[in-house]
Amino acid sequence: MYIFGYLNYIIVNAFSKEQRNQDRVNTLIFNNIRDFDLEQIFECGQCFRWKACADNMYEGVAFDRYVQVEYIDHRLAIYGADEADRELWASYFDLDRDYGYIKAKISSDDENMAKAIEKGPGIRILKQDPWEAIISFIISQNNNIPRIKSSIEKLCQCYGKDLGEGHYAFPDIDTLADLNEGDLDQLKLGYRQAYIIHTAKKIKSLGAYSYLDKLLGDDYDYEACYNELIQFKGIGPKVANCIALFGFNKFDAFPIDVWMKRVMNKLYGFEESDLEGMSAYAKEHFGEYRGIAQQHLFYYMRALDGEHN
DNA sequence: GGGCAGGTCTAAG
DNA sequence: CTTAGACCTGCC
Repeated sequence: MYIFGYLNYIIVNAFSKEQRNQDRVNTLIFNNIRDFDLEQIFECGQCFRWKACADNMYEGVAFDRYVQVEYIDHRLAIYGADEADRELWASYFDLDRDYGYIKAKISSDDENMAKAIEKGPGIRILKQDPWEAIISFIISQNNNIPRIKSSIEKLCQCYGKDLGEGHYAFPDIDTLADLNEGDLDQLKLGYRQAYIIHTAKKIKSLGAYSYLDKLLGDDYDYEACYNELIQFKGIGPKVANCIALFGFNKFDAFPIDVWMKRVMNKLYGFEESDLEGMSAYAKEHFGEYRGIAQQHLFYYMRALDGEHN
């Protein structure tokens, strides 16, 4: 009677979701994955649409697909993903890159970096949708993470494709480009609304996805990509570097935000105003993988501060 | 109520 | 070319 009801409650809440996914939904498995940690990947500040849903498990939407991901014993499982999307997810999680090698390289002769990596050895740079990265990081400026996340979620709910069960894709370029100032008032984006609409219209006029694909190509290196991005109203140096790194996988981008200023001051003695000095140092010491170095330092500083929000 | 949060824009010096 | 202020909003 009462006890059964209670037990049922426990079981339903603890296992139903997981059970359902493991039993009835397509599952994609990647074995022998090293240098990988979901919490570190999703909480190191590069993305905004993933949340923990169980032990060793996160759920989220990327590329119009809702999935749950689980990582245990070097085995990455993606529940709700089709076999046809194996390459898409391998690319998204950057599984073919040797992070062990990169970590060794950027921390050789650098005790600070070695310590930072020790804190977040499973960090990886996600290969996110460039368009989503552009809008998300415009929203991120002078903002806090809970509000960034809720703003993006609301944007998806209002203008993204309905994926069922309360999940929504990120809205496409045309949808946001066809909006006018004021249409997003409900979302409380503040002055970022104008930036978003301006940028969407401009990207559409430049060729939309084919324009972004062009920047994605190898003939657009970090600097060329950065120079394009920074032309958009609302995209300054920090946001442009984040987009270049997280949306276009230019690993030599080195975004410097308030946390990076603090950590570069604390560990390397730079004045917090000396952005050029920091950038030059990063280029010199961390080379072509300074974007990954940046993630480790950022994560380390946040961890030292004892917060993740 | 003033300050701050993963900055950027704009107008002055 | 470098440097203050203003700026939406929500939370302490």
